[in-house]
Amino acid sequence: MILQDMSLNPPQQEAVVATEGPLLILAGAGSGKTRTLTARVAYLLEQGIRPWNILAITFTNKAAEEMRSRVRASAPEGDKVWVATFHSTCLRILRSGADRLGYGKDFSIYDTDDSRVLMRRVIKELDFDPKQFREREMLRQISAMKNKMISLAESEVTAASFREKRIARIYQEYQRRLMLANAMDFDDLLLNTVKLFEENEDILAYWRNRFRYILIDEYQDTNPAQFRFAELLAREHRNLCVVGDDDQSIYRFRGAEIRNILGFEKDFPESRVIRLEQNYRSTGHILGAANGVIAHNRSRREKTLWTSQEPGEKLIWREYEEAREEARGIARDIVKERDRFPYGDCAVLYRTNAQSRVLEEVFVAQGLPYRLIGGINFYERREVKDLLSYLRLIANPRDDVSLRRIVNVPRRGIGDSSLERVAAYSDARGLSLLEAMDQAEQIPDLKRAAGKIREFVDLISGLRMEALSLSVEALIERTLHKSGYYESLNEEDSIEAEARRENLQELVNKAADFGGEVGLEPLSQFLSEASLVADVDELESGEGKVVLMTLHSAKGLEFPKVYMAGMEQQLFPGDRVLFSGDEAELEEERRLCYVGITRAMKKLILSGAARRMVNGQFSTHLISQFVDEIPAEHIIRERQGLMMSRARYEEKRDRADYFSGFGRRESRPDYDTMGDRPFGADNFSRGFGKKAPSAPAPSPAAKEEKPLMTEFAVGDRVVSRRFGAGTLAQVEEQGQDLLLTVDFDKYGRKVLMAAYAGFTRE
DNA sequence: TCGAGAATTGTTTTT
DNA sequence: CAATTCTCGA
Repeated sequence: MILQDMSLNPPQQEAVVATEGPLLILAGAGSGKTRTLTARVAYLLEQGIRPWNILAITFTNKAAEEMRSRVRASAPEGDKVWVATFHSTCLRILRSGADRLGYGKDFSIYDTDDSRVLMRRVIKELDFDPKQFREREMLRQISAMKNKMISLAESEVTAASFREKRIARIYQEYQRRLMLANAMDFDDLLLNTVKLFEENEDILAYWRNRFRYILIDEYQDTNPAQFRFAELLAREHRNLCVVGDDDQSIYRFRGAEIRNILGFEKDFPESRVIRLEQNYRSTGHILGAANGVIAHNRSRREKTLWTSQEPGEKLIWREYEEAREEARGIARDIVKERDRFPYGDCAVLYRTNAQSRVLEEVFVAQGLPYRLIGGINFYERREVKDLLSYLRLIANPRDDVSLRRIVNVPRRGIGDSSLERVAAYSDARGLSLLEAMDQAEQIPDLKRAAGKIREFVDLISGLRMEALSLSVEALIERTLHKSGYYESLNEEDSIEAEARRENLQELVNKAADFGGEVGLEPLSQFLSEASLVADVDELESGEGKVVLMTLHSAKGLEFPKVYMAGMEQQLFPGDRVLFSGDEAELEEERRLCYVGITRAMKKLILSGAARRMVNGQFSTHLISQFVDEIPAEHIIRERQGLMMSRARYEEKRDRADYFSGFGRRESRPDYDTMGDRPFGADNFSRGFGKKAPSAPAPSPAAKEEKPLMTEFAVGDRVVSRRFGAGTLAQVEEQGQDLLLTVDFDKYGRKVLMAAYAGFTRE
């Protein structure tokens, strides 16, 4: 039946039939993992397991969808199996149980942007120095604590330093405000589900009994909260099957712990381990390259992927003088080979989203169809977010962040000062903003704004009443009209406004697809689904377009032809990693490279550029060390001599007189003394300073090829791109950079940061 | 209250 | 060089 149908190899078959007890499937890249998982679910159903007793957790919604449809195809009741991401699974559990944690059923989900707005308020309210307690950094730290399941109480107890105590205070206040707004951030979805289980035996018992067979994909990227979730559910029946590959763990930065997969047998001592090492995706050369690169990592489970496929074509390395040329080279190459590899078969992968820009510009110029993944998500666009904020406020009237966003959009005369008065009133009484606004007449000093506020309250409560008997689609239309949003948007006839109208229309369409169900419940559901959509989820095959995306987004995907662009030292691996000297970080970058290489089925082209604009400045880069780590027999270096390799750079550097032009650097070989170096115009000015390691840092880019500013002194003549020529009036150190006061010939006195101003000598 | 221009800041990767 | 925040005049 299933086993014959799916033509599985022996270890895959084993993985399918080992239904009872904990099971770890170590599935190398392209080893038929999805097929095996699907077969396993189908097999469980065939054995008489009820579909609602199975929980399958995937990494993306797209993967969930794919798995659901495949299971449906091979088992009659397949579509009743619960297949979802961790976040949506938790969400569904929380919708039915959040009241036990003190949340209302219609809680909002805050995305990164909403969280930032909230955090800004928290820091302001606590009156902490926003320079010392930056919102981004605070959110990062709090997120890290949440992922590690460090509770508020714990964070307060363990806080040793003054700073840590303050961070704990921020954590507390942030959480209090979330609660007050009846909102959860992404991390809360996981954390609160675990909390719900731990504090409510009956609820845990219910879900334990419900999910008797649990599968988790991409297990190498789970964090402690996710581990706890799985462990709680599986503790009794032990039917936990996890699938993953330690070599593809790339989400450490968001709390993933590789030890979850490395230590699975310790967590579940009676577990079985099955290895899938035959790769069905890539040709021999691609696989050889991948194996060669990943072999440089020390902390990993030893394994070697093999393939019975032909060696195929060797990888190609191409280097360029400048990033734009690299982009052109890629575009040209795609067009040239379009008969063999149609556009839809190609993907261009890169390390950072910023790199997509040049590629996009070139693709647009050449009329090459592409699909960009990442950057700004559809649901994060301004007008879409505005409308969603209205809807969120209608569904959850306590949602202060959403209220703040739209209270004056379109303009209705409720400005900052009025809002601050309302906020003061609500803070003092523990009310939400909308509740406080409903008492506008009692709020001191509001005067003329009071009437406008009353109108706003009526608008929202009116829409909330209507929502009870409207579908989501109809509610959106009503909201756009009643709020005046449509009107104000229609007044504008710019291209931009047109694009916004189109986006809103698209949102209406999505709501229509969602179904015609009426009331607040489907509304909440629509909103939460919107918050949990990732950009990759929207990727459709068969569009016939080249896909542009980060290496992270590419995880789990495959393409006949792959370009890895920007293979440059300091970009990939990034300079943060290089300067920190942290081996674990470097290994994570290498895994990312491994993920990239193994996306390719037939052809892989790597490229890099000697110079590229980084932060508004040209910086010079060497060839990525990862390129050198690819065994020579698997790669052809087609375009060469335009970039320097690390080896060549070191050789040159060792010649004694090489640095004569580098100012004081020669006399100060220790980078950790460079915090007070006398210059800051090149890209040494970032990443150095306090955290620099005492070990000699890997060599930064060769600098002799560009005009190099060695020192700034008062009286020097300099030229800025923006303001032209001028004379230095004052030089002052600020943090890791220099603050320059310049008297420009044409523009007068300006104060500029050296690293960003892009100075050259006159 | 609001908008425009000035000033200030900043870099991975994402659910 | 952006993108975002701040300041000031109306």
